[in-house]
Amino acid sequence: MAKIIPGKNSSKKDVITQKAIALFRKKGFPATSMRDIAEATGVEAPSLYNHIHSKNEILKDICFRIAGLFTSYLREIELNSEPYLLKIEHLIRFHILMMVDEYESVYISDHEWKHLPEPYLADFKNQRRNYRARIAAILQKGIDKKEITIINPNVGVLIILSAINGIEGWQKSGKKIDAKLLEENMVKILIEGLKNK
Amino acid sequence: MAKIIPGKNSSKKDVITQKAIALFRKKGFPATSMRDIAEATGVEAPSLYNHIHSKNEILKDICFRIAGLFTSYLREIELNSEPYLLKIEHLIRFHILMMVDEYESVYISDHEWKHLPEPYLADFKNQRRNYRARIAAILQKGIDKKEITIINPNVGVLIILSAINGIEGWQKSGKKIDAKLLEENMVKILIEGLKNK
DNA sequence: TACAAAAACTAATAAGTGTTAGTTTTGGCC
DNA sequence: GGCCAAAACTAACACTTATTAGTTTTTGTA
Repeated sequence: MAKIIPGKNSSKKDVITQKAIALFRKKGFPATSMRDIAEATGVEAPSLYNHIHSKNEILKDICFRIAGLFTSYLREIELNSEPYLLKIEHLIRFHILMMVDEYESVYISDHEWKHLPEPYLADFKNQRRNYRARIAAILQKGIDKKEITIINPNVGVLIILSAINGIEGWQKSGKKIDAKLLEENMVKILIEGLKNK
Repeated sequence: MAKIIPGKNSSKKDVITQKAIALFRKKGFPATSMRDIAEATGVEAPSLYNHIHSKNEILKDICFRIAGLFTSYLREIELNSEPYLLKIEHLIRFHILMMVDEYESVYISDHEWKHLPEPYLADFKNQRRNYRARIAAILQKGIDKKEITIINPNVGVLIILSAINGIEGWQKSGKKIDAKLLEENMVKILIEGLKNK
């Protein structure tokens, strides 16, 4: 009889979630079975239900945790008094930081949210729409103040977020492309492209 | 007994593929069942097998058709003698055109290829790697000629492609954001960001 | 060492998966 | 109308799915 061995500051639920995150990222949510998660955890599938309520709940927890982190950073950005282009730069850098530190969770939150069951799906879509509207508002103010080149702010948000989120090779270091290099090039291209000249 | 009614220049296999494309885009490949495709086609699931070999084959056809279109346009770009930054702009505009004209197929080819069975998976990954390397080579030449700002060319490719492919709202017109507006803003930001100043 | 709670197990369920076999219906042509 | 192939159908297979029920084992504590 195998046992789930939790670390110091993590519950057994956390251990299961971590294994699920790796699998959801690699195979996608629908293609990942509870047996897959159980095997990765070193336990039989029904045993997982001593710690979690359902497969859907795992996905929900992942998506909403990430959404919460983004939302609270955005609030900070909104409240400080930097120039608007700098706000955008900081937001870009935060998104990149999230991609480096929490790549798998962010990836799932971005690619697998459509498999959320209602009512979570509606809630998530709402948060997403709201988040983007608030960034667009920052861009609009930057355009008004002539800090940012004249673009459609909604389009600007789309381009910024998709440029960052679409990168599949975000990782701390070592493999392939270094994250820091990626970050500096990303900021250079996007900020230079957004700057009013 | 329902019948699949093909259009003028499309076989019954094409009809099935079109229905599958819409479903794979909306629900993802693993979450789409043959019964889903059958229902959309107005037929029972086993009847599909009179026209296709397998569910996997449908995905394979979608992915490789799109990959072929991109590869042959890239060859044209490589052979002409425009400035390198202009080559990149044309490539960006072609990618955008593909997103507008063939959004669902491109989306699938970009998001669902990991569900391809071997040996197609290895083949596809190879084509993908190759494609990106050839674009990076164009960027490198543009940097050498001082047309393009100094960035890591592999990173440049990543940013360009993820910016374009990540946009979920590409559509001909009418709804939400107009595709032409999106294209011009995209080109403005990316080309301005890439330009050597 | 005894007891209770936590967490593992096995067995089973009902529904859904892609696909095959065998049969019936359909549509076009003589 | 009769014939044939194309393409539909129903029934079924062999698995896999998430999840529940009921039971046994493990663990921590008194």
